[in-house]
Amino acid sequence: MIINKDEIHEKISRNGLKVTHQRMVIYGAVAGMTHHPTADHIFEAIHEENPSISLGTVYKTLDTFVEKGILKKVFTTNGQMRYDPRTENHGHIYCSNTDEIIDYYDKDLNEVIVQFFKKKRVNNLMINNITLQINARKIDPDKDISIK
Amino acid sequence: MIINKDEIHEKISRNGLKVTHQRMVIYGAVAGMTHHPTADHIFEAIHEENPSISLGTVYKTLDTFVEKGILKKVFTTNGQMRYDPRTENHGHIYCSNTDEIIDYYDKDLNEVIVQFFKKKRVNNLMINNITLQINARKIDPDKDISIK
DNA sequence: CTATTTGCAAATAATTTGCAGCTGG
DNA sequence: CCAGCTGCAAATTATTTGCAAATAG
Repeated sequence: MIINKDEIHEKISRNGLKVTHQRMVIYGAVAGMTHHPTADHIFEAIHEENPSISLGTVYKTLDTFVEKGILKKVFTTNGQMRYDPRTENHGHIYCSNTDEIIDYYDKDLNEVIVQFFKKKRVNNLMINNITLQINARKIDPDKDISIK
Repeated sequence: MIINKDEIHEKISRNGLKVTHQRMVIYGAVAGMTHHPTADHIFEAIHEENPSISLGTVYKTLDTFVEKGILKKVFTTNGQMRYDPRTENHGHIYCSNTDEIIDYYDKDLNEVIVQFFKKKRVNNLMINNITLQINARKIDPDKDISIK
């Protein structure tokens, strides 16, 4: 997810937040990582260049971003929170052997699922979105995956 | 998920575990709850009848069950582990306003998804299973939902 | 009998909180 | 200016660990 400083600036201020150095750096780090980092991953990634930004601020900033819809939390099974800079509806591939979480989205499949639920009689429930969760393992952990 | 003592006994011993009172009670509690409890929920549910079973034992037992495949961990976004007695492939409805996690499975829809991936060229990835995650809110939090 | 399991208490890991000082708009 | 942020350190919460005593098979 390539995003430049102006876009980050705009994203933060559009949501009524003050544009601070910390927020710029933290958002930039999350957007630059592909595998959905934890708060600690982000802290480590930015710490060398920005030793004054504290872990507490990373947590608070991530929280604020989630609250404003700038980031989303990722579903996990190990009680560690991970963050996603892609806020549009999309699924995830969980690689059990590498601990990576990889984005996955297919327009056609999504359409099929949406149509499926349109035909259903859904009672007392307002569906917000539906995503896929693909549990898998990489065959060669050092190489990338692809689905075509 | 109604399950009797003999079945629990069998489920535990079949997996090479010793059948203890604690394990019987803990499994029975998880199976009896529909909304995917946390370790603490389980502890509270059993504590009155079984004051000698400690929270530590609940944690260890749940871990052991997950390791043996008797229970599954549920994906969450708040860093709290929740457990699922249904080990077959199925999806979840996350009710944001009630914090409930409700099972959902549709055979036909599952078949469509499986067929979709059969047609794909998947590289360097071995897919284990695919589930749906439905993010939603209950309209009346006190009533049940249904999808027909 | 003996390898496992349990209970207890202490330890750890992840996250949150309180508050004084700083800063963006 | 001053409401909203940040850094720091202490607090909290969920979970794990170590170990001696108990117990299933």
